[in-house]
Amino acid sequence: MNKSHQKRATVQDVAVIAKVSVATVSRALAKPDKVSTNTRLIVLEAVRKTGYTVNEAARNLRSQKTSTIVIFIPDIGNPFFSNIVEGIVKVFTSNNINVLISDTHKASIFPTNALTYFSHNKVDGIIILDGLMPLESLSSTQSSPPIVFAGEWQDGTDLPVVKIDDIFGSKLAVEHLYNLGHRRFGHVTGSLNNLPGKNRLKGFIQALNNLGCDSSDTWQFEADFLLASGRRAAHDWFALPISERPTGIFCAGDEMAFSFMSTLTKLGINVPKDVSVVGYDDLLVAEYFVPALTTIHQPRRALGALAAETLLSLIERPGYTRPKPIKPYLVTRDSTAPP
Amino acid sequence: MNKSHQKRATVQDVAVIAKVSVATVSRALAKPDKVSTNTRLIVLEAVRKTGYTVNEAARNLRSQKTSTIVIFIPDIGNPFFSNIVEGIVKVFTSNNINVLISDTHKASIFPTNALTYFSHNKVDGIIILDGLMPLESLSSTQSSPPIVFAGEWQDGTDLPVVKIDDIFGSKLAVEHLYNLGHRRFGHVTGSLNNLPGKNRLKGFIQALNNLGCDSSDTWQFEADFLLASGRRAAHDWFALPISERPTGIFCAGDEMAFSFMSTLTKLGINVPKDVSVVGYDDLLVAEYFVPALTTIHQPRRALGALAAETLLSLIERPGYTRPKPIKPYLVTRDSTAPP
DNA sequence: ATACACAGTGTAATCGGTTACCCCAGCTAT
DNA sequence: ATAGCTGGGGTAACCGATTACACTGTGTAT
Repeated sequence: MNKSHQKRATVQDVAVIAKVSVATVSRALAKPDKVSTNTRLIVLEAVRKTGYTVNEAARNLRSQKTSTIVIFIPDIGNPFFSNIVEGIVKVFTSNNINVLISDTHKASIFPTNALTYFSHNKVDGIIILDGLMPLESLSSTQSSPPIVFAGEWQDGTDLPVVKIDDIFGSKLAVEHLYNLGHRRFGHVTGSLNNLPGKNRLKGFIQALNNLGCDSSDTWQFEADFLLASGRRAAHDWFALPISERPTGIFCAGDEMAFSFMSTLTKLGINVPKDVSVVGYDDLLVAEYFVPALTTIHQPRRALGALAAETLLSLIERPGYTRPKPIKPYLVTRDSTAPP
Repeated sequence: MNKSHQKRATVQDVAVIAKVSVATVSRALAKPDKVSTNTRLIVLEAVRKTGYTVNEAARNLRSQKTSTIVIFIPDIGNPFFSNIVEGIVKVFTSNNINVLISDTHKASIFPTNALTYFSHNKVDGIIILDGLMPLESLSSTQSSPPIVFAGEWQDGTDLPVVKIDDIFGSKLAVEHLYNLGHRRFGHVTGSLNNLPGKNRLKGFIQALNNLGCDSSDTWQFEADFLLASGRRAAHDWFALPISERPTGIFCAGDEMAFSFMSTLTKLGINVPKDVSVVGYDDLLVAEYFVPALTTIHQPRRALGALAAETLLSLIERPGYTRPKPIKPYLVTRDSTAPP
């Protein structure tokens, strides 16, 4: 007998069954130490009997919070982002907070839609995974819930940023190639209009300088993190005179490393014999690519989790928070070898 | 001057400024044809002046809906699922409905947490991407919002299912191999405790029978969709006497095809010269793998979008809906060749 | 002239928890 | 015996938007 439109039980109903007032029901549930053990048990039994569950809308309205946070994400189909989301979701789920997903890829949602999130009533907090998100929309609002950037961010923002130390990661990549004996280096860049892309390039150059290499003697293949751009970079590399081709290539992203390598393979170039390739991300497939990709591991889930915890603490007590950057590490596989 | 705790404007405030009643404000916003053009303009101007945005909690409480749906997803880090989510999010965003993500991977959220979603107050609808989700939790609830399965599902459920025609897809794969001249076939299965895995196996056998091949003469490498299991299958294949090795392999998932191929490559086997491999999914990397993977394309975003639209129509007017399965198609690349 | 329809607007009830404030019984301190 | 305190629990205001119902004024049909 599944009456699909049976009215849901309310505190009222529970109160009647338990023969107490609604206030007592509410207290028994929310602050058990405020009622006697006896009445609490009676209330709990009445709750069980009625199948009562709280109406979130009513609770939210009264208590002026939402128990919901939103993630702004440029491309949820991208495993890099979705792994971060995974870490975020895990933390909030165990804190009984709902996680909303909002795709910023469709620029259509701006500014109308995003603004309603920033106004202080739809969510208790915001995590932004999109460094390109227009933040001016923010200043136009009087007050907004706490905001945390994760993975990508914007220069000069005061907002808390949870990031991976890209300069350090690039250094690891370059030093690895250097230690293998490489002296001519190349970098397939990420998109240079976001900070991770910029910083990996910066770290690349910085590392070369530290090693006493002439960074002006290196090749930069400008790309944008996407698969197709790695292929283009490969063709550019191939077009160089053999003596000028860099033998140690650092790709700002694993996907570009994949398409870079596969394109070269098709052109008859052998990785790692003819050229060594280091990626950045450590996607799951990296281990199974042909050849298995040497890469910089980014702890994506950890990044998400840290962002979530930062936001959580900001929601509880607003104030200045600046989490430490997370250190990536090198994973050595088969795509790198001495030149 | 950014007073971070300025009180938010309400319909009241707008009403005062516009010198009309709250009812008129509400109507001007929600049903513009119910008020005169003149007053509507006055109200809109007052809204602009006050920066009013609706309080969702209040609206939800009063109108007894939530404008929110939830997606139950086993592993959002998996690109297969996150692409479906992408399609779903797009549809709901343009309908002004929020999308919640709930990770079922952590079994910890059951049954407590999931049940509150099923009770008719937290969300207006549910999309389940996890065929293994315990549905008994459902029957225990008196009433629940509409539910749609997408991609994965359970046998014998009456609930609407949006799926990809796996039997058909497997047939495409096998026929492709057959047409190339292969006569000894192998199948690296998905996990056989969910229906897509089962159906791809079923389709594989069925296709062989249709072609007049003896399906008892084929090899099944039992696996589970994960990268590691493709590697295991490759070792099993390699362990066979050379004359018995199937030359045409159909993998139930791209990731397994990747690890299957890369493991064989390491063992000195050449794909496609020594063995042809067909995948299933058409992940983005498939095109860039070495060799580029011939595979069955699953329209994942379309699947998500269809699921979203099905749910949407179910929310608007409950009733029986059974969307047509989506047809996958073959994408021919470099991992298959005549034996 | 009277009845009736209708468009436009206002008044107030309503959704369901939460919690400030009040009350009461029982106990201690003077 | 009286004042004061405390733990437990009830009453009702409140959060903010929606909407049923009532009302008014204008236009139309009889």
